[in-house]
Amino acid sequence: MAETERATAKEKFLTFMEQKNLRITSQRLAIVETVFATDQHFTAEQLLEWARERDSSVSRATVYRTLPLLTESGLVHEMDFGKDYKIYDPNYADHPNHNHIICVDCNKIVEFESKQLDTLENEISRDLGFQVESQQLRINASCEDMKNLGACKNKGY
Amino acid sequence: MAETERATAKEKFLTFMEQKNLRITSQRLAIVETVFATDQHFTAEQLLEWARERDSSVSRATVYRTLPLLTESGLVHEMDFGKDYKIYDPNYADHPNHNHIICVDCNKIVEFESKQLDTLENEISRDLGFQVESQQLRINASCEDMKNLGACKNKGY
DNA sequence: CAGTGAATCGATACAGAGTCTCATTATCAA
DNA sequence: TTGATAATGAGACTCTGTATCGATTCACTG
Repeated sequence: MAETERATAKEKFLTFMEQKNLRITSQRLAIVETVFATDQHFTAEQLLEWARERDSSVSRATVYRTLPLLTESGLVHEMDFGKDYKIYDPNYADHPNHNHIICVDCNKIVEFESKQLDTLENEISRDLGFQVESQQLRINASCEDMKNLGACKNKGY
Repeated sequence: MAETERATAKEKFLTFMEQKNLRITSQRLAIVETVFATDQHFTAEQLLEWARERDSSVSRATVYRTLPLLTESGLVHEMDFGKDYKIYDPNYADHPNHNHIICVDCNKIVEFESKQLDTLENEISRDLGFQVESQQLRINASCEDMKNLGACKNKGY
């Protein structure tokens, strides 16, 4: 899938850069192409590794400098799962506001959306005197029972 | 409040230690008493500071070594709010499974529980082929509108 | 085509939370 | 009291992420 979606995401980012009068360098291109060439979640260090396969001149500093641009553009979502490092989600533009189930058996991350959940969160917050700005739900769960059905094949993000 | 509850929490921890054949040292005592002397959330570094007021011999290493025991005992809850450090909640035994609203205006953390939410999370997980082990919902919200009502007085955790 | 200045680069030093090592000390059952 | 060993403090170390710096690239002007 996603050949067109991905291409669009890259174009959107280039437009975003143009609007902010930021330069599109070969390193940034390599990083952005890497990000939208995958559906997987990734860490900054993983992105560095992948981007260097495309362009060995990409440095760690540039990766860390480009990631905030990607999140600011709204195309990539930054998450902190309490594992001492941040995880980035390149599917954010297509599925904003989604939540995550993390498998305690195989570390797979499954995304889901729920209107019911959003509504409930808004209700609770309003009752407590708050207005929701953003939310992050992480469910740690076991897929052990589902292994035979193939729900838990992959490792990583 | 909580004089008795707190005392009970400390006793529960001592029992837990005994069951695991772990020694109750003066440093551990100082740390545990510090933890259950407050209702506030705290970081490891804050706990170190407070514990040293009780017993100046408490070291950073011992704090970091004792915190996992406290969480394992179920009396303290470890949270990661994506701020590069973990926050510990000493009220966990009284309110397991609770969630948090963090005020983007004043950083206050408000806890809440919701049976509806728990049920919904379980349903969603089951539909996706998982069995919930634990969950963590963080809502970032604004209390700006509520400030006049005094809902947003404090700073910190 | 130079020349200029801002944006960007890579390398690397630095910061902060948390872990690990190791020689020394303290606990507790016998 | 004693002895096995769990636990300690100090500090080195790791890891993710940030800041600094001089060099380089690029757009623009003349």
